[in-house]
Amino acid sequence: MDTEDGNETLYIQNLNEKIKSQGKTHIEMKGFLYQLFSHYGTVLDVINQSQYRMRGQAFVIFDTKQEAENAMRLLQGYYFYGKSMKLSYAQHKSDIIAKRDGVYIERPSSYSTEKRLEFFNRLKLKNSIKHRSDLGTTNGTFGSNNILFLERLEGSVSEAFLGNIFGLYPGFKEVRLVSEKGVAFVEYYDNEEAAKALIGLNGFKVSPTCQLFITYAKRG
DNA sequence: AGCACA
Repeated sequence: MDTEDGNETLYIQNLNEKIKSQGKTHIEMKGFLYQLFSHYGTVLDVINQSQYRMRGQAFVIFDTKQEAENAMRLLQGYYFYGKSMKLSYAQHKSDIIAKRDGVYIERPSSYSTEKRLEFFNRLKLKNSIKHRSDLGTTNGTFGSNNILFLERLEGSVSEAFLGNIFGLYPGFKEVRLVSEKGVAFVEYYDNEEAAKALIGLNGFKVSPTCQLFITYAKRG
């Protein structure tokens, strides 16, 4: 979803998993791939893991999409250590590229399903912010309160999770969840920032069955 | 078949 027109990174399948040699094959393979692909551009890294799920596959990260495109065209089906390589673009940007482009989002180290969901939602959110920013969003005229009121929250929505989402909007101060009631208060440092978060996040799906319903908190 | 990055 984050790459419509190619990718700096190529995803390689059908690599020979057992090259006859002394060392660990995936480490050797990394070097072989590096050498081969370097003929077609600057290779920033080769990722080639040994776990079962990743066997026979690798990622070759080029500096530019053009280089990757070129390499893919010229090496598609290339016979390499007895097997023909299958090349395609990686589905996602590689971390090094994302960092270079200032678009990297910290990846959780332990991959519990909750963390995964959180990470995924952050990505979706990033996209929606990008799209909405074209619409001109707010101009301060409707910053009626610096505290937002969320209701109809599911029990599975945690305070930390809300913090992650609303924290992506500048000016975020804190979130207070009243989980028994399924409501929360999200506070920003000023009205305008709160308004932007409201506009950007109202209706945002936090789970398949729950979307954010946001209004301004009543003034106390 | 299988899309990772510490």
